[in-house]
Amino acid sequence: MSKELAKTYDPRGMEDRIYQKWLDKKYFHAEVNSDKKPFTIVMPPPNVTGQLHMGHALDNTMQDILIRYKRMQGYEALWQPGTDHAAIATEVKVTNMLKEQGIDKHQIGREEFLKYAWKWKEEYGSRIINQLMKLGASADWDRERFTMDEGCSKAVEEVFVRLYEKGWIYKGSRIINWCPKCQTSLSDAEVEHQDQNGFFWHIKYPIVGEEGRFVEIATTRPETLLGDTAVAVNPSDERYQDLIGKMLKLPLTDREIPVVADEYVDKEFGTGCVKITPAHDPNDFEVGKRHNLPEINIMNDDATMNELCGKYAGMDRYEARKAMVKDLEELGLLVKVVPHTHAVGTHDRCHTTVEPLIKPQWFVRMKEMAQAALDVLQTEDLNFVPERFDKIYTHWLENIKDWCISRQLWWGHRIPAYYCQDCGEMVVQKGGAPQKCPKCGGTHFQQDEDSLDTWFSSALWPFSTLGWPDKTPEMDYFFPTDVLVTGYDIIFFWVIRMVFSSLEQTGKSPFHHVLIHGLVRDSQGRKMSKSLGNGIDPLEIIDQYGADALRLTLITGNAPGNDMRFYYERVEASRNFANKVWNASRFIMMNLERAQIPQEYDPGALTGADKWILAKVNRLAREVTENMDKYELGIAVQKVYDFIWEEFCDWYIEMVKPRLYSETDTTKGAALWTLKTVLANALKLLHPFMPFVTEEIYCTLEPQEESIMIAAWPEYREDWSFEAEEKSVETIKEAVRAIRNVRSGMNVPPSKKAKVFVVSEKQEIREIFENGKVFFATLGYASEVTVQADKNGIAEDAVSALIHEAAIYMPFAELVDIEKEILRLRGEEKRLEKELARSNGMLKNEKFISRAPEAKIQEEKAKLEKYTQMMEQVKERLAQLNA
RNA sequence: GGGGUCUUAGCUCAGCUGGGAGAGCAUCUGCCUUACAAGCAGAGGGUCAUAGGUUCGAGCCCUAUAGGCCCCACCA
Repeated sequence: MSKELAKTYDPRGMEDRIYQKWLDKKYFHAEVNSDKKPFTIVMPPPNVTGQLHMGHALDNTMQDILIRYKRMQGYEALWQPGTDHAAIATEVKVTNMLKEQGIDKHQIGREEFLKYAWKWKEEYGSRIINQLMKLGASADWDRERFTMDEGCSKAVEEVFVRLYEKGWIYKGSRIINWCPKCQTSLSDAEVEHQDQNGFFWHIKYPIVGEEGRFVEIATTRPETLLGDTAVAVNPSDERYQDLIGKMLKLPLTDREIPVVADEYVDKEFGTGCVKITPAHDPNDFEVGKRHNLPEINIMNDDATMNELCGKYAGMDRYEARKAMVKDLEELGLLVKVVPHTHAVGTHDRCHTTVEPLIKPQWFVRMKEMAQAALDVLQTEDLNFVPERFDKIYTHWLENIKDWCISRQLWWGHRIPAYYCQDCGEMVVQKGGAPQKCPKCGGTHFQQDEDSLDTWFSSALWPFSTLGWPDKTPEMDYFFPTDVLVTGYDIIFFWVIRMVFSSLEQTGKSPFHHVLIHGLVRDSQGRKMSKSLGNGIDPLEIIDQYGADALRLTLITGNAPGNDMRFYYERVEASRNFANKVWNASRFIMMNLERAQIPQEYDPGALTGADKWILAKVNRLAREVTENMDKYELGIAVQKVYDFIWEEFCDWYIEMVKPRLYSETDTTKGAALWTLKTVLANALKLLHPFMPFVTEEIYCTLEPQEESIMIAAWPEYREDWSFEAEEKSVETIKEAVRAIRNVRSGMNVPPSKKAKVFVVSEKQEIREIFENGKVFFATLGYASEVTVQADKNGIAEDAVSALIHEAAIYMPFAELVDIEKEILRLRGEEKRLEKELARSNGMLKNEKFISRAPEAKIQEEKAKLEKYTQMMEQVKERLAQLNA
């Protein structure tokens, strides 16, 4: 570490060097340690395919801030990191990579494909981790996990088998969301509804046996007509009473289908007649079940029409639509086409329109676990920050359907179900295929081809990473975790599933708090996306401005749960702040080098200014701590920022300069001690937010210290509370501002002129101003501040003198805005009157006296006394001011 | 259709339990003052969406209205 700070702040090189030092010193590592209280955050595992984007940067900065804060407070702080195998994302990526090499995944087969996939993971999987390191993330990398590593896979099997044995995992043929492009089933959460412009095709279905009579249906998907097995009307629809039970001729086919009555049909919508296609629509599927209708699948897995479709077989669903509409028109069965927008389900990853299909899939029964997850929110064990996300969580759980967990992918946890090759018996068990079939004794088994939804393993992440299902010291010590930090977009996918999985498997909520943040948008408020090309690469920002500046930008001025916009101007402002801290520190260290400073805190040696800034930094410590504990990171850092720049740099350092430059000033040592002490404290409070620059400065300022990371978080100190000095310096600041205004020839508003009201007991000070031709009314009320000095500096001297002297002789001045003060006091008077009336009333109320608990009565009496006293003070003050 | 959220300075946003209307950027004025021009000292600029209500007092609480955004939802 260099002894001296470089002349200008330059994060380049510095950050990597410091990070390497932290790694070498093992500061990020957390151990089971009975002497300390644990604090645990589990990192949302980024996809192995991922590249660091602004969302990651925000999410991980927030976590890093909390972890660093708690670590400094003396907790054994574990930030458990890892990556997610990201089933579909990775499979698609590897498939495409192979395609580029001319390899088709189906030709090489599952085994071979997985080899490529693992190789890909080994090669690129650590990329995102390295990027997180650039950000300064102090995660315990020694404990890095992967959702498909041995331990996590074991946890997955354990949970699967447990739920299966409980009867909560079942295999069934249901209508599911199918992505024709990715060729896999999807859960409801993976389907996004997008409004699309389409049409309503009104089609006539001839009634059998009644020549010339038709039923007119309206559909948005004419191509599914070939799968129709009924037409439904509402049972109370008078128009169609006589049709119920009759048969219709299904156009373009030679099939006949019945008219059924079902409440599902809305009389008001469309024609009131709905074609029912149980195999290709979730609602129709339900209707079909109720009426025992056959399910006719007319599509292949890639959403082309299958062999049941005659001349349309092989056509894509949209081509078939065109062709069939044309044919219907020629048959005279097409009544009209009406433009219509409707919500269409699309795959959230590839945006292909999903096709509802009936397929055998695996499901998790949700009823009981959802209820447990709802119940836990009523306890203190689970809290959302901000609270409004309670509702989103609750709403989703109340309407949850069984979770489709099987995917037709290779990259993932393969379902531990094995089928006997001889008799077809299914065995679900841990640890691989069974030796012998329990039914027929056969020894040849075939494992289920499907793999699990990637979120199945993510749902176990808070405990699988700590060694579950084994009984590990880590589980005992670090679990449940303290806070989960994530974006609101992932509550359904992940947060809820972690909660119910953990409740079911461990009996505990996986975390006590869920801190929700919003999205990072571009400067125009749009989502950053690859397709728009408006993404800003956090790594480029780090390269240009430093990780500290990026972190500060992401945290400042943003409330939990709210989206934010990202601007380069904001990054620059952050970088400028880092530079400010840098230079203030440089100034302080330059002065420290030239003088002896007292090592100990000697309150007697301190001047008023010293006490003022100490009181300020003391208050700051308390406020920052309070806000950190409320997860108000933006407010916390704003307070540090304001303190350092506006109080410490703009005022205290300026006030103290005359003392530093003087050869004779006896308070110089106190000034140096104060500068150093306040800087050290401010750096500690800033460290969680800007770890690198604070480390660099701190280690130079305190050469005997190893790192700011292991320094103790500043606590509030009673002996650093100097209220009188604080008040006085604030007054001086007002006075100085007024003088500066006058001096610079500014037009000072009358309101401000009238507000300068200085009381001084020190003859010397009065003389300074009078000699400097700055007129101050002492012990009185001045209607204006007059500066008669020429422009060459007498007034400036007076200002310096005022700052300097005032900072020494305390208490000294009081500044009052009379009119506002009077108004305030009158309001206060009224409030007190009301309180007094209330207290008096209660105490005179016999029922209250006889029935209320003694403590309550005492409390009320104390209030009465307090308010009476306050009232006296207010009246006295009002009388003073009015005079 | 249900739910959430927002509307505060030219722009982007803070404003935590009701009492001072704020920050950054932008604009204007004066300064290269030996920590910092990535800076210093100042200034201008807001009926806190609208209309009511509660309160001594409302950006904040209540009701309604208008507009924006988001999420959920099976209307074919």
